[in-house]
Parts: sequence; structure tokens; C-alpha cells
Amino acid sequence: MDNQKLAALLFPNVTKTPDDYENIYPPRGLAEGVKVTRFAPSPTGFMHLGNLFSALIDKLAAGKDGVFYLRIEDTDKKREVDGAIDAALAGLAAFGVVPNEGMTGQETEKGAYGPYKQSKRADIYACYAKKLVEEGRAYPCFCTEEELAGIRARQEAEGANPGYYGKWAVWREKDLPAIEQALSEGKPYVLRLRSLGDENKKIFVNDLVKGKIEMPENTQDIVLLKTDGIPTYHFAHAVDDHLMRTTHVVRGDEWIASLPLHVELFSALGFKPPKYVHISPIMKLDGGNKRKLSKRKDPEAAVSYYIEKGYPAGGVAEYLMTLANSNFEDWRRANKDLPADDFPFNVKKMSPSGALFDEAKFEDICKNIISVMSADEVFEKTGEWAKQYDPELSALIEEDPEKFRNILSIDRDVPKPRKDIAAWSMVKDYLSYFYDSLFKIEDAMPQQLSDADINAVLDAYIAAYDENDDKDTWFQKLKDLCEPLGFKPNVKEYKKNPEAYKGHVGDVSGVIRVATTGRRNTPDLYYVLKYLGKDRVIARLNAAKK
RNA sequence: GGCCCGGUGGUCAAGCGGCUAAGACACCGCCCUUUCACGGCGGUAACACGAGUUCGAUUCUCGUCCGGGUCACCA
Repeated sequence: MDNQKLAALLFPNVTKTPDDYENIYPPRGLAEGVKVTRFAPSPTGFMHLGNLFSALIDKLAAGKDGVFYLRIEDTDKKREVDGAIDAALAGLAAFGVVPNEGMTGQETEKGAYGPYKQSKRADIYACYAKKLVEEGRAYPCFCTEEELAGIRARQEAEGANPGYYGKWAVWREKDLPAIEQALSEGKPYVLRLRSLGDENKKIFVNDLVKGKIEMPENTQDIVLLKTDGIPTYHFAHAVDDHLMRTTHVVRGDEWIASLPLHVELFSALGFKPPKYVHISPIMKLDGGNKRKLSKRKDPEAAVSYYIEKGYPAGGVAEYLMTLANSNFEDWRRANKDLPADDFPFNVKKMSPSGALFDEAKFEDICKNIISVMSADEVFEKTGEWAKQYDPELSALIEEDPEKFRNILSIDRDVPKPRKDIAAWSMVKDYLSYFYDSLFKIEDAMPQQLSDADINAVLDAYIAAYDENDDKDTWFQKLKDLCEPLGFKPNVKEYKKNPEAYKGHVGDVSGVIRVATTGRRNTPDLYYVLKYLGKDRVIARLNAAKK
């Protein structure tokens, strides 16, 4: 078989050689230990939480001195969606993950190692494909889908391993005339790797998170170039990551299965393989079983979900950081104001097992972030969010921005702020009782009190209520109400002898709180009443009587 | 099914042959308190199982079980 002739026949338009590309894309000349990572999504328009996680690891691994670039793997035209690159960029940026090289928009890019979009790299792939053919490491295969299915069926019947390899690889040993014949008939073909692997031998890969991985060598003559001449992921991975001088490949651990293939590909191409960082998927609990977050079943699998729900952008990244390196939490406590970029991230500290997405913990992190925001900031962020995702809330805000801002200011900008809000979408519920259109009774009165007790408190408070009281006066009045009604103004004294009283000042204020807000848990009652306004307070107090 | 990865409290996890087996979230209790919170303190709760190696295994080896992944002209 004349491989040179075959190569020329298959790739008549290739003008460059691998050496040319080596010169065009020389080693980056980075200092020892500086990493080059990449985030390489396919433009499907859907960014999975796992994608974000992976991109975050890329960015962290590259660090401030490294290169972290965005490459688009648009080799599957069927799944491509318009505007997906911009969407991916925006999705990353929303969570503070910004690549410093590669694609910067649908058609724009920066960096000397491009093009960064695989559909623009056809001539490069062709060059290396030609090289493999010349060296006898690749050959055309004219099998139709039906023929492939037939092979699979026979393998199944025989109990043989499925796939295109060895004696099943019908085009592997075809001679040049046969190939020329098929070509002249205009039959479509794919280019396959001629695997030299031996299933009885092992490959070894030292994965940075999984450790030593030992697997049988690849024996499959996998597809390198599809019928349309576009490379498969595997081939593009080898060519691109080599030429773009990627040092660390971060990807989901579902790729571990193709490691033997990738090892053989890099070797066939004469490339030094990158270091691999196979990260575990983010899971969720479903009916008692862990499973990967599913794009189809779980709305929270989409990064857009967190934006739509109005979780603070930093919260998602922060939570993901805790999954990436568990010592991040300690570091964060010690460095409250530092950007997460300063965290000394360590790839090797990543857990090899898949983490369950812990919504409670995630929300706790978000609450902490929002709790230290100023009232103005919360006002602004909520407003922006509502404008896009909650017209009802947005209308309420615009109706009286000052009132809204006042409400948000309660118990905020203080040393020990409340932690009620995890996402902007929760703000409406948080302050719903300030608006008659949203107000409803959600909690019951303190249960040890009779209707008569409740009415007595309500009546006494209505009589004493003066909207102009300052906070001290207001609270003093509240305490003064207690004794005549059988309550103790001082909690501690009440606890010494609880049987002697109907309750303490907390119960009295509890009655007023439930009457006016419908809840047992609200921010500082004095300010709540103040911003509720006299008419509303009186009306609700009266309405609450049994 | 073959191959591969994983298995410490409810969850995320430290651990790297000898520890009363950290910490965080959640939960419970107490304290603080001018209500609600916040905060502080404390508590319940774990090394999947069985062999082996060893003076000694959560830690090393093997097996079992369980969970996950993968076996495409998708990435």
C-alpha cells in the first residue's frame, strides 16, 4: 500500500506541513510551572453548572500568571445554536469567570494561537490527518451506517466487544485500488485511526485529581474525521491542545473512558500529552440515589437558573469554590474581603468523588453575601433583577422607590445584619406584608394565648399606639402594656417563673407582629410599623381581633 | 455485561499506619437580647462489609456490596 499516494489522493489541498504549524504556534515560552488551561464548550446554547464548575477550575488552575483561553468546539453542526458563544461568554462573566485568551464574541477572538473556533481550523486538522495517512496510522472507511449496524449485530450475537477494530475493521486492510474505486464512485467516507493498541497491555495516566489510572490500551479504529471532513472531539482535542500549548486539560470525568484513545492519538501524532484534571460531576439526590445533575430533569442544572432566580453572582462561584477546595471556607473566613482569585487554589486538593449539590449550604453562602450589602446595593440589584424577571415587584418598586428603599434599610448596614435573603427573587416574599396587594396571614398567633388575651393585647396596643413615638418610647409603651395584661416585660424574669404569667414581652410583640405582618418573624418591629404607616397598622390590628 | 472511577456524620469534607476521627451547612439545646434576627457556647451524628499485611488499620492489599461513568461519524 502506497501511503504517500493515498494521502495525496485524500488531501490534495493540504499545503502546509506539521512543521509549519509548529513554527506558527511555537511553545509559549512561559516560565516554568505556568499553566495554560482552556474551557472548550460546544455552542449548544446551554451552559450546565458542571460547565461553569469546569471553567472555574480552569481559571483557578491557570491562576493570575497563566493563560486561560476559550475555545469553541463547534464540530457538531446538528447541535449548534445561534448566539451560543456570546451566551457562553456572558454566562461565564456573570460568575466572574473571564478567559484571557481565545474567543471574545461570536466572531471575534484574541491571542496568537487561533483560530479558537474549531470550524475555522479545517486545514490544520487536514494537515495532521494527512500526516497520519502518510505514516499508515489512518485510513478511509466507506462503511455505511447500515453496515456498521450489521457489524454491531454480529458482534452482539458472538458476544464480542462492540466497535470497529481488528477483524471487524473491514476497511483497515483494503488496498489502494479498492479505495480508489470507492472514491471514484463518490462514496462518502470517514477517516479512521489505525490503532496499534494491544488490549493486553496497559496505559498509565497520572491524573491530577484521580491519581494513577491504569487502563487497557485502545484498540478501536475510531473516527478522526467525519464524513463532512470535520474532526471528532478526540482528534481535535489532540491537535488543538497541542498546538495551543495547553498544559492542563480540565474536563468532566466521563472522559476518563477515552483516555486510552487519547494517549494513542497523542503518541501517533508525536505530541506530548497534557496533564489531565478529571473532575467529578455535581450530583443531586433523586429518590434516595445520587445522580448527575440532568439538563433535562433539573432546572438548577442550567447556569441561567441562578441568574433568573436572582442569586447573587458571587454566591454561585463561592459555593463552587467550596466544592473545589474544601479549605476555601477557612480561607474565606480569614480573608473576608479578598477576591476569590487570591485564594491559593490547589488542583490536587479536589475531591475525587462527586459532590451532591447542597442547596441549603448554597443559600447560606448567598445569604451571607447579601447580608453585608448596603441597603442601596440591595435596592439597586433587586430593582435590576425585578425589571427583567418580576414585573409585579418592579411595579411595586416604581410606585414608591423611597418606601422600598426604607424597608430594605431595616436592620441593614449594621454590625450584625439579618440573613433573610438568598436571592433577589426572595425579596418580594421578604417584604410582601408592606404591600396590601401581597399581604396575607401566614403564621398563627402565639398558641398559648386565648382569643380574649389576643384581643386584650390588640386593644391595649391600639390605645397606646402613637406613630410619632421614637423607638425607645415605643418599646417602653410595649413593656408598659405587659403587666396589666398579665405578661412580664422582662424575658429573664418571666423564665424564672413562667407559670405566673401569660407570656413575656416577646409574646405581646408577637401578637402585634402577627396582626400587622401576618408573620412571627420579621425585622425590627418598630421600623416595620413605621414604614407600614399608621392607617395600615390600625386597620390590620383591628382586623386581627377574634 | 466489559472497562474505569468513587464509598468518613443528613450534606460538603479534613485525615494520609497510632488522633477523644477536625471544620462548615442543616438539626437540637443553652446564653445574649428592647421584640424579630444576628452573634456566642454546647450537643446529636460517620470511617459500607469481609479477609489479609502489621505490634497496630479510616489510612496499605485483595474480595464483596453499593453508587457513578463509559462503551457514537455527541461533546
